[in-house]
Amino acid sequence: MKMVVGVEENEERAIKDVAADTHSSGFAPLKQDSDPIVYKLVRVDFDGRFVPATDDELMEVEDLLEMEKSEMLSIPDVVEAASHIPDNDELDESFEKPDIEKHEGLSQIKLAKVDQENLRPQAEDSLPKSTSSSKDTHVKESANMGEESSSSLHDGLNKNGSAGSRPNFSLTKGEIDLDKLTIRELHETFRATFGRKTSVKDKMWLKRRIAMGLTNSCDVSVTSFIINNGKLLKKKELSNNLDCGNSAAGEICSARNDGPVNLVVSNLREDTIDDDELGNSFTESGCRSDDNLEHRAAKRARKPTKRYIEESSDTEKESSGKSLSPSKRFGQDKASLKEAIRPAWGSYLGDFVTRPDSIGGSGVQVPYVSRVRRCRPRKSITALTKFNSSDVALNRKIVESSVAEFKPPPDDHSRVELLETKSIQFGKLIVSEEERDKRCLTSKFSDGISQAAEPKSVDSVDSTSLENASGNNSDDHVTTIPTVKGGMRRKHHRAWSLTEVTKLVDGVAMFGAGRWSEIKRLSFSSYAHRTSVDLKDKWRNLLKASFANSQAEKGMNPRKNAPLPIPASVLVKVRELAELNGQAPQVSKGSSNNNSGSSVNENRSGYS
DNA sequence: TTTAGGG
DNA sequence: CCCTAAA
Repeated sequence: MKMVVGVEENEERAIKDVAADTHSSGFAPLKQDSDPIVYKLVRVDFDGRFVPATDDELMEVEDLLEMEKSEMLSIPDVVEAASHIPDNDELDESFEKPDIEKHEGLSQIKLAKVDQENLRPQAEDSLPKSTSSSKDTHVKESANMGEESSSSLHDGLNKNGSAGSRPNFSLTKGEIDLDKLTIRELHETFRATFGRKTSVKDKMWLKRRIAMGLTNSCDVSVTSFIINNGKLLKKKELSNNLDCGNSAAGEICSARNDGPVNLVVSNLREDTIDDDELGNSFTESGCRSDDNLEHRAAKRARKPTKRYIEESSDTEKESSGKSLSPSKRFGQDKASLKEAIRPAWGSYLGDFVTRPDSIGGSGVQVPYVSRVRRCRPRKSITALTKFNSSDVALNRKIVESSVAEFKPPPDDHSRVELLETKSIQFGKLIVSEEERDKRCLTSKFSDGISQAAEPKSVDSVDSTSLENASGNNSDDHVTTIPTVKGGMRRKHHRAWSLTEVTKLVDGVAMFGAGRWSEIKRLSFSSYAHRTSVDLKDKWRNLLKASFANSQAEKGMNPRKNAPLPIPASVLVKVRELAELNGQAPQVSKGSSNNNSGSSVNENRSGYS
């Protein structure tokens, strides 16, 4: 942008010169004007912030100057004003220069300044009205202000400047000169500048207006077009500006013109601009505020969100790649991300409550009002949003995950259960598959049992088949319960599928109990969740179950308690392994063994 | 970091 | 499942 600006400036200057030559070579003031034009930088608003003038502005200025010139011919006052304007420009320039500090532009500007200074006497000569002293004073002030503003606003300016956007207002035309003008003169000037009359009688306003007229004009010009008196340069900028400019800018401009309100608007604008980091790219003056806001939001939105890798990975894997990889999603552009997220949240809120219900079909609504602020869900949310309508199955999954994620923090034990139920329902297909797997497994096991000799081989087979199955279906429902309070402990309950159990057993058989990390790595590499600790815990449970089962087997109906009945074969295996590892509970003598033995002879026998 | 155990 | 101590 900067470079461009610089170029533009150069061009403008050239143009100016040309224009000056063409139009009124005779006017010393014009000359100055032309030079000043170079200084595109214009102070924008009251805030004192300066924005680099855009080419358009420059063009406009030139146009104005030309117009003024033409008018001036007829109206001396106007001419004076015009001449003065350049002075102001100079001032502005001085301000801006430091901020902008553009390569070429800067040097040029400096030169121009020098020239102007040299010229000043001439100008003075031609225009006795303006006193050099007053000018200088103003200049100094402005300069000082400019410096201050520049220091504080430097960043913003640069941004803006780089953007080259239209915010530029060119010059505050010489307040000095304007000060001297009468209201009538001001009106004239105003008319000359804006091409329309003004009923405003506030001298200050008029002066300001005129000073900033360029800005307005810019807006206007931008809006409609730039009046190039044969100057094309603007076009580029215009195009940029035009984006929003046409409607918004125009309106704004008109509003401004009407009254003091403008000032406010301008101020707002500046603020926005300053705030906007993105301002560079978007320099549109008119729409800027909106655009900027959006941009800003985008930027802010983009903050990296933490998500639980565990879940995401799990979900992903489980979904068998259907769901997007979390990283991928996050990787999206900020803007896109923002968009996605935002809508997602919005929808999320709305859907959130209803969704689970509908899905669950339970009709029970969980007042999740207190949605967990937990970040975790985002991913799912995104996914949800994204896929929302697309894939039914996918949706199901997503919903599931989302539900899990969203679980409300504190209370809801019931809720959790509910969720689980829901998830289960959702996952019915999965469950069914799982069941199938189980059956298969069971059958195999039974076969194996009948074979009795080598559980291991059986296991491997089973595990393989299961694995495949599991791979596709994966898992079951994942219920996540975040307990926000105090600790955000989230209970992540994932029922162990038979497949997993089998794998675990197999793993233990292979690596031995206690090598959880190994088992985790080798056998559960595909399961993101299920940490080594989980494996350990599960094994413990299995162990317990197996022996307990054997003991109670007689009296208790195994099926009764266990939601997920573990095949006897598995239990046997577990017991066997336990024995091998010396983990077998030695509690009650061998009685337990006996029982188990009855069910599984060989294993038992070995054990006993 | 993993393991083992308690809650 | 979670948490934590111990290695």
